Amino acid sequence: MSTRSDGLRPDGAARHVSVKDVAAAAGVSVGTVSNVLNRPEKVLPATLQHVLGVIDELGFVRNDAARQLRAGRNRAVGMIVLDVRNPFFTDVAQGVEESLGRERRPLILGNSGQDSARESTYLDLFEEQRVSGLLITPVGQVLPRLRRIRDRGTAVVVVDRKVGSREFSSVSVDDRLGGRLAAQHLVDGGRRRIAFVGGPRGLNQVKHRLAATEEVAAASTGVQVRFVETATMDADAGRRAVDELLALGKRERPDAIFAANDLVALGALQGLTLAGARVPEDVAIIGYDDIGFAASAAIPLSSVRQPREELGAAAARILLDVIADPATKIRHDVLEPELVVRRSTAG
Amino acid sequence: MSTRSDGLRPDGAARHVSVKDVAAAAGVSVGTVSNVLNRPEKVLPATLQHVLGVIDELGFVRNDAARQLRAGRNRAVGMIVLDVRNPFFTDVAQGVEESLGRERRPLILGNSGQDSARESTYLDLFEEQRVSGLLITPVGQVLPRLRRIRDRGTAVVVVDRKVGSREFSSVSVDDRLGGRLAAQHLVDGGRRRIAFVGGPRGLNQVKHRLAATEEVAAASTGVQVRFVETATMDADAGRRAVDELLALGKRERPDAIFAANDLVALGALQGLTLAGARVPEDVAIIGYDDIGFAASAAIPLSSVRQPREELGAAAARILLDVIADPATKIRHDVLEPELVVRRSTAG
DNA sequence: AGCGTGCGTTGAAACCTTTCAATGTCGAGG
DNA sequence: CCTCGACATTGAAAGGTTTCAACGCACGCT
Repeated sequence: MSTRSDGLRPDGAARHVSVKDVAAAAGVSVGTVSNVLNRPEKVLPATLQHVLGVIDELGFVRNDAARQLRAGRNRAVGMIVLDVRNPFFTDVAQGVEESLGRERRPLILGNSGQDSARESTYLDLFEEQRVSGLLITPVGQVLPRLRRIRDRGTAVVVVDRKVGSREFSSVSVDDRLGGRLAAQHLVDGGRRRIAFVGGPRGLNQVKHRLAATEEVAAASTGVQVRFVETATMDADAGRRAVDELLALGKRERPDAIFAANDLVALGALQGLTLAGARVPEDVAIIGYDDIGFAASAAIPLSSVRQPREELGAAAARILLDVIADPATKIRHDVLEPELVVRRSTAG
Repeated sequence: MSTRSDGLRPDGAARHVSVKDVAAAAGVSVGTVSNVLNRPEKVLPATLQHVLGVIDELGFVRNDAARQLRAGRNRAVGMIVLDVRNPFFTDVAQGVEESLGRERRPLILGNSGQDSARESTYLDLFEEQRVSGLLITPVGQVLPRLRRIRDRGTAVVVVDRKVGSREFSSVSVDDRLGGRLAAQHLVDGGRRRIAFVGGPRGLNQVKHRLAATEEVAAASTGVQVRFVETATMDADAGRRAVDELLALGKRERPDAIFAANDLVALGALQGLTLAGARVPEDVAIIGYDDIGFAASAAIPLSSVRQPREELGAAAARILLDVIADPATKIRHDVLEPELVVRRSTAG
């Protein structure tokens, strides 16, 4: 045996075993080795065993780059999320990953962090990688980019938004319904002065949930809605919004807070507790998303559950359809949110 | 012009522009196009401008697969984390990503979810991708795999562990010190019956933090430590542990809980609040990691901060060193944790 | 005029896998 | 005995980039 199986050459430098090496060592052609790898049923069982043995012995590992080059496409799918640190997105990504895994497609995750420069860098990367599909929650003005990418044959699905809905399929959750569920729940619990906390105003999510809240209020008697706009949607924003609300006169002060997401709600909860207000007795709080931390807050948080993993799974499903047949009709899956009642809105 | 710039062929199928196409359109050789892309200073300014113009016009995008094939290596780095849903890990990944980004190296993130089969799948993927480096927080028995990967010339750094420390560099945080800080803080606050909640026992992290707690107790008078072992380290485990503790007789019941991580601490906090115990008056709670949600818990959680992003940055730094020179000496960076006091241990 | 130098550009080779038309072999049926 | 078909295997071509030795040209120096 002239080849060493420890993967090292005498000089210590790395070496790579190719199909050619395997073929030579096994005494077959490269075509047969490739068949062993990709269409084992076409190979005589004896040959198959022998070649597999040699592969194992030499420690052969397929070179994915060569494979992709030949195939013209990367099997992987790229996904660009707004914020890996928000559990909402990691849960969605989890759903995507599971669906793709079943088809043996890796997921390459990129985090834009709401920064359109980073978003653009990831788009470059994914284009150069020739990924088969792209899932994106857009930040910047990427429509032209997305068109170009799609025109080159890459499947594109928009997640948690409906940007360019005439051109791209999307998956989202019904924000009006979610808003109605939350608002109605507060009203049914006897709350009359509702503060809607979140922003920025421009976000469709915020717009729709707020509109639904106002509809519910209009359909009831004596219910007021106050909108407290914030620049971001994190815990800090919630804390600051509460300070603002507590500064109000007693009769204007809300008896319920509807936060645009759970991070904001958690911040609000903390602000209220610190200020000595009782939740839910003095102020009820309901969040949105139902991330894991909502249930484990010290006062468990009522919320509107978005089917996060299903959202990811649905996105993956459409994407796979489009990859299989680029002529697939444009489709918009809209999932239903669900009210989750916990202590923060009791009584 | 015979080439269409919309990226579509008459039949609607995707087309890809190669360096060859660019060279032909620009009237230069492929070598020159490559120089424009990789060593622009070697190219006559006039030629450079002209070729760049053509690239833009044709919408040429480098094919990364071919590039990798030629280079024998993928510039990307692979990282396998235990749990993307634990903010601790996303923060570490964030640190890694930022450091790598400066060197224009993409990060491919894999989530083992503490499952050694999935861990193994990702190792396969990364090997086939010929990633230049691998960052891993190991789950299963992967040492032989890691050795093989390293012997093939891939840099390997172990994160948040010290597995196979003779063979692989690592980055971790000083768990004994962290344990001491937390325990001493509780003792200084007058607490005498400390419950350490976490597990499984086999984890080095747990072992070291517990041992440190016991040392602190031994050095004080009248301090007892009780170990409540859990199978996992999530909020649910914290809730269950509290049920167990509350079932104890009044004199045995702890007046402080030291949770092995913040998820457990948040669960414990919730359990106590629901059962009507006051935090921190009746029971103090301190967590570990200082994830963002610790500060925004309704009763802000004291914790031991792990420098998460620095941990990632340090790991990336070592990895880049090893990639640059595989003969780099094995190194173990140990970072220092820091006590963060909040309301949950006040008084 | 002749020679050498330096610079910009060229073009073929190499990287590794997959595909597919062609080749070879064996057995059954006429 | 010959033919045909079925089946297993072969080997060359293709895919796009980078590298590098070689080439050609202009300019300066002798």
